[in-house]
Amino acid sequence: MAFEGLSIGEMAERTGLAVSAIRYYEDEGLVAPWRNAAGRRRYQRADLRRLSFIMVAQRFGFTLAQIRTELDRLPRHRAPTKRDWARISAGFRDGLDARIAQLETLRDTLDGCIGCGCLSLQACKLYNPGDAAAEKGAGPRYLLGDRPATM
Amino acid sequence: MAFEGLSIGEMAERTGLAVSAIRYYEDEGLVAPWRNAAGRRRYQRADLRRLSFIMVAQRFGFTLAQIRTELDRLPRHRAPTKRDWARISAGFRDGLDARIAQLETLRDTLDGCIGCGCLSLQACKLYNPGDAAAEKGAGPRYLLGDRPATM
DNA sequence: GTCGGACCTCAAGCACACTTTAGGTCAAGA
DNA sequence: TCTTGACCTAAAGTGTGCTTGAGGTCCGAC
Repeated sequence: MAFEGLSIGEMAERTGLAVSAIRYYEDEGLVAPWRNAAGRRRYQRADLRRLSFIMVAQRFGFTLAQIRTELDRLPRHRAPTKRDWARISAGFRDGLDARIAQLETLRDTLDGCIGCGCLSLQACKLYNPGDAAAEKGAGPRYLLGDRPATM
Repeated sequence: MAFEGLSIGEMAERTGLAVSAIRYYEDEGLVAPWRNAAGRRRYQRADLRRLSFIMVAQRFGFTLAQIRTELDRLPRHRAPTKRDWARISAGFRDGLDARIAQLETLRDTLDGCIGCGCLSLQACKLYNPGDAAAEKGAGPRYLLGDRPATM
């Protein structure tokens, strides 16, 4: 007997995501359920892992657009294997390492500045990022942490 | 002869901020210029540093609300000294350290998972944050980095 | 047959950090 | 006198990642 697929409600329950969020991910092209005769969404079991991936990737600070890019690299015509996921996770790690390094550089620069209390405009390295946030233009700024522990 | 204060245009030019951003910060209670006879904003020189602080703090991932909290700790009735700024920068550093530590934990957990390629729902530590993003409710999610280098 | 629950769509709302737009004031320079 | 530029206010728009709401379908249980 055939596997009839998981309902959106089951997906929500198993992943902890809200039903609305899962639908939103579909709009954004992150999951692609099929529909049953009644027009209800049906998900493959592999989609559970896709959703999980999204959740984790978000904790790591990636945007949905970036996550979509990663997910698009998964094979379309067969279920992804452990190795597929591992490859993606490794790519992940690189991004994460880069981010940590960036923060550490920032911290070291700050250390150099605490003594002088400068925060002065021309001299201070903190204002001359190099990795110019300026290129970005309008829109929200993606911040560094979820809820900063202390400050 | 008295110091007549800096115009918003001068502030923008010196800090690199947009005029609209500076006005926005005023709405948010981060700077408080006075007005001249014609109703134009006039800024103290010390406000340059306030704005600079905001810019740096944002690079460090703090929200404007958090930055306001820090700025509110500056003395009101005298110009802030080097030491005032240094104290604040140090508080900053603590927050930053916490954030880096958080990311590193996340990375280590990921390392443990890459081998198994698991991303499985019950078992995997990545899904059981502990520091529950779940508490948050609606609203935007603050992400980890500005523009991830690689991924 | 009608009730509840799970699902559907489409549109609007929210938070943050701004920018953009529309419409107006004011002072200096040609 | 007219124009230009810098400034003013208030309101609406932008982008991300959702949620909420309104209004409707579908199916099993009572």
